[in-house]
Amino acid sequence: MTVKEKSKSRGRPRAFDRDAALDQAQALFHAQGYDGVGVAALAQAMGVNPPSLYAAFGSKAALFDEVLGRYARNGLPIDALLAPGAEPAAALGALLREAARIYAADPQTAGCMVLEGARGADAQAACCARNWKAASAQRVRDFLIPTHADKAQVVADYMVTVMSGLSADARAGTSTDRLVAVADMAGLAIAAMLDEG
Amino acid sequence: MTVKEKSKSRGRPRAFDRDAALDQAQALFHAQGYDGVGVAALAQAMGVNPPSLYAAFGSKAALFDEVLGRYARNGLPIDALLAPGAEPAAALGALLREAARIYAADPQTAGCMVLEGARGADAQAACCARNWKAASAQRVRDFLIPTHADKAQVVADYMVTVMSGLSADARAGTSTDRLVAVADMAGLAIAAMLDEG
DNA sequence: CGATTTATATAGCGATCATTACACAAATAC
DNA sequence: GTATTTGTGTAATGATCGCTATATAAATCG
Repeated sequence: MTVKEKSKSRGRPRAFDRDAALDQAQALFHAQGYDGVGVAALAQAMGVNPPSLYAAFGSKAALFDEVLGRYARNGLPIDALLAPGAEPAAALGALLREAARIYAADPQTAGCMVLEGARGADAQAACCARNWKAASAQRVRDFLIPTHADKAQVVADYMVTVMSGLSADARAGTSTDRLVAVADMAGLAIAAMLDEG
Repeated sequence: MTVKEKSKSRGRPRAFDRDAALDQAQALFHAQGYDGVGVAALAQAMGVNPPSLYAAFGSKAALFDEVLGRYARNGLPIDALLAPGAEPAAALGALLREAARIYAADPQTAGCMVLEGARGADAQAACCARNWKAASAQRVRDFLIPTHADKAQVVADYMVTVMSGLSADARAGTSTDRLVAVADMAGLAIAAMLDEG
């Protein structure tokens, strides 16, 4: 298995660090949203001219999708919190609480990039984001199937709904404290639905 | 008091129905969002040329703000459901349920125009929408002050959060049934917070 | 050394954005 | 009547949108 076939690159080598450029793009997309940032601003922040951007990433939408992939992988520790065997209500409540903290932690990167991207005006970008959103919802469902199969759907829907609302609030500037209080209150419904019901 | 000082209009009379034009603008804004619709499309749908649009409404943002006012007044029956003296948990639960139904009723006008407008890329439009959003949150707080003053803030925040999430789901195409199920589950947290707590 | 391949920079593509000069039309005021 | 006021239609403003044609620079291959 080739770890990285960099040695066999033929033409002129790339003059910028692809990962670092993605970091800059992610910061800009997260701060201003897909619709709020243009290719010119992206290219400048990435230290690259538009043609190199297109050569390396294909299009603005493709760049966004790649950024979303990184973000979905490193953004929220969903898998850690939703480990098989964890107490469902407690784990989901902790996930909401953690989401609230992360969404409001840095005003420059408020909210969830996936959930915000899923409601943009651009159809292509919104479609990409909704795929990542659906994948996360699926993880919640899978986590619940063993213990609460009949309620996995509605609880997963509820999780996504609350997190989407928390993301919107965070972007509007709601403080961490208020956001966490809402997340904890939202946890009451999970407990009521799973423990009792 | 002058009901309408139309008789004293001096220059050339307006050739279009201002209210009907606002209806068309509202439909377009609701369907595609502030960022998703341009002035050219608005003017065409309103049956008006851009100069007349600007003469009558000032700017795209001002038109949006006026549309939001109409929508906030006629969109959700908040005041009817949150009448003073109503049982708080039941009334707020009913409001969530009603919101879910309305948000998903018509695919052409999915979600809440105020809550969606509050997260657009345009700063001016988002500011207008957030004012209307804050006004609705205030109404929920005022409704709760008499009976649950200490929890009015977090419950009002929670209501806005859930409704914002429901709106996002509705725009993503979630069915009425699933949306109402989520709203009902969200109601469990309200009951837990207000009745017990 | 070419020949080939890939990346870069400059510069500009057509399209669309919100907005507006400008000239003309239609009403009231005197 | 003329003057004034206001709305309408045509056409275009500069700016920005995502994207790319073209030429050149930097690497490997033979």
